[in-house]
Amino acid sequence: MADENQFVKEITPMDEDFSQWYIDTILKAEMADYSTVRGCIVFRPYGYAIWENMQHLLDKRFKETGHKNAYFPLFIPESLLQKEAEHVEGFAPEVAWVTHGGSDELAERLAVRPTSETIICSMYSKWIKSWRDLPVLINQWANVVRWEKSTRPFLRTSEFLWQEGHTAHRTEEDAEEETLKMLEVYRDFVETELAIPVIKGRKTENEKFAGALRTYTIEALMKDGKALQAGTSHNLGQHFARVFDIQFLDTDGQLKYVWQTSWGVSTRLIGALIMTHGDNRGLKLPPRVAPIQAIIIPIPGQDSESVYARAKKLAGSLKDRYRVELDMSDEKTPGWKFNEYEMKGVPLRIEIGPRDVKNNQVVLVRRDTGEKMIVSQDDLSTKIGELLEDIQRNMFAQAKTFVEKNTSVAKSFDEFQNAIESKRGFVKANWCGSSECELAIKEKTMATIRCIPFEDNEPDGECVHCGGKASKKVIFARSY
RNA sequence: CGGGGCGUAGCGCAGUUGGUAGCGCGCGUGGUUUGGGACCAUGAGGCCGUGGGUUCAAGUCCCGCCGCCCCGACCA
Repeated sequence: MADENQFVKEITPMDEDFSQWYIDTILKAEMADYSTVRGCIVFRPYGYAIWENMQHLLDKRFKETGHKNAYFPLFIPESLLQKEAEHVEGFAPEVAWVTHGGSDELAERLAVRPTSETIICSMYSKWIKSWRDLPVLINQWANVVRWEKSTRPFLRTSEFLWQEGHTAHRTEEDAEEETLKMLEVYRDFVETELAIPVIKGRKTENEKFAGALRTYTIEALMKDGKALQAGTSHNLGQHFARVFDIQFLDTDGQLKYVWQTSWGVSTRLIGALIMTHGDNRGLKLPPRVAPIQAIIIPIPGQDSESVYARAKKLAGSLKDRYRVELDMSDEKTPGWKFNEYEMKGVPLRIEIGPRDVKNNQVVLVRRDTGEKMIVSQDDLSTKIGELLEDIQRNMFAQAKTFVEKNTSVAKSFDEFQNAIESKRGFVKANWCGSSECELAIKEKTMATIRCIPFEDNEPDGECVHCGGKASKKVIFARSY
């Protein structure tokens, strides 16, 4: 929009080139930078702080649901990685290998973990002997490496940060319950803290995790109309238990294999945050995870001393309750700072100038709506709390509306192609359940089944592709 | 792995028929400013990605190599 562009420089408008907008925003907001290593980015302090906030909020949820953190090695011996056939096949093309220690060639190559199922399972087989040892509920915060052919900051990089939960259970029901429980933890986290609406559902056979029995997902919709998988939770069944020999003696005296799950979210969520909320001025961060929730900008005027003094006092009084920063730098003008912090997505700006000092007030400006208001310094703290809550709420509501507006229903394949081509977004359609139709649709339209949603999945017509009997109504989209 | 693009100051770029490197921003210093990206003065900053070739002379022409980015296929 024209008036949105008025203040911003050096960020390509979204509708001109969305990819470029995304990159510009990341670099200009100093979230990340390209490194000297191909496909690897540096998380700069501002970007890393968002990840830390996410970690904190998620970790709390993991602990509340009974999980404990641990840490497993970065390296996985080749023989371990190869034990589960489907798993190796899925990951082999993108594994980075360590072949030498110093100048000596290793007897066995070591994979730099692309995911940790195998190394963790090898330990679980040692630790689990009795039904009394179950469930095992472990999470790991780690980096993983996948040698990707094409990369993109936060969304797909050769090395990325994530958490991976790995649990082992006594029964199939327990494992399924855990899988769904963690999916719900993700949904709640992403919607509540990141203000990103998602659709919960199950992945098709084609789209499921290599080695899993069933894969569940939460799918988000970005502003360019492409879907992004925001989190996954897998019921691994007994696939890994059998190849890694994780057995326990049950109450009935029988030796049984455990039922396992794994689940993860990654720094890709930062990308989701950018592309769900951002606009032509740059980032727009939800208050719950914003590194700076409110920025105080003094406007010095004639009597700069009293303005600075008051600004410092305000900052001091707000620091305990909010992530507040005061920008006292003298070499930038207030106008420059306004733009800078808007670009960085700071939810709330607090301006204080000579007029405000005199009237015991401040000027507050919301990043989400641009609304300006004059507030007394006396009840500033309370007011900020209310506003941050309201901004969080409003950002979720706006994103929700966007998803609704960009979700369509296709009754015929013509309608389907047209929707994917012109409107993008989520397209709901009936599906016969065959892999052939799924792949043919992908071939023709580049759209994939994002998930079989938990809600509203009853077919109400024939398969959108083959015209045969539909088994489910599913959600299609082009995706990242 | 296919298609495209780019390597010249920290960043973004210009560099004509080959003649020894320039602009904007940023950065340093001094001053004036400051309610939506201020201004003046004055400075610093270069193995022109890399190796070879042609030439009296190469940022520029030729050949090779390396790197990165973007768009696809594959994947979180």
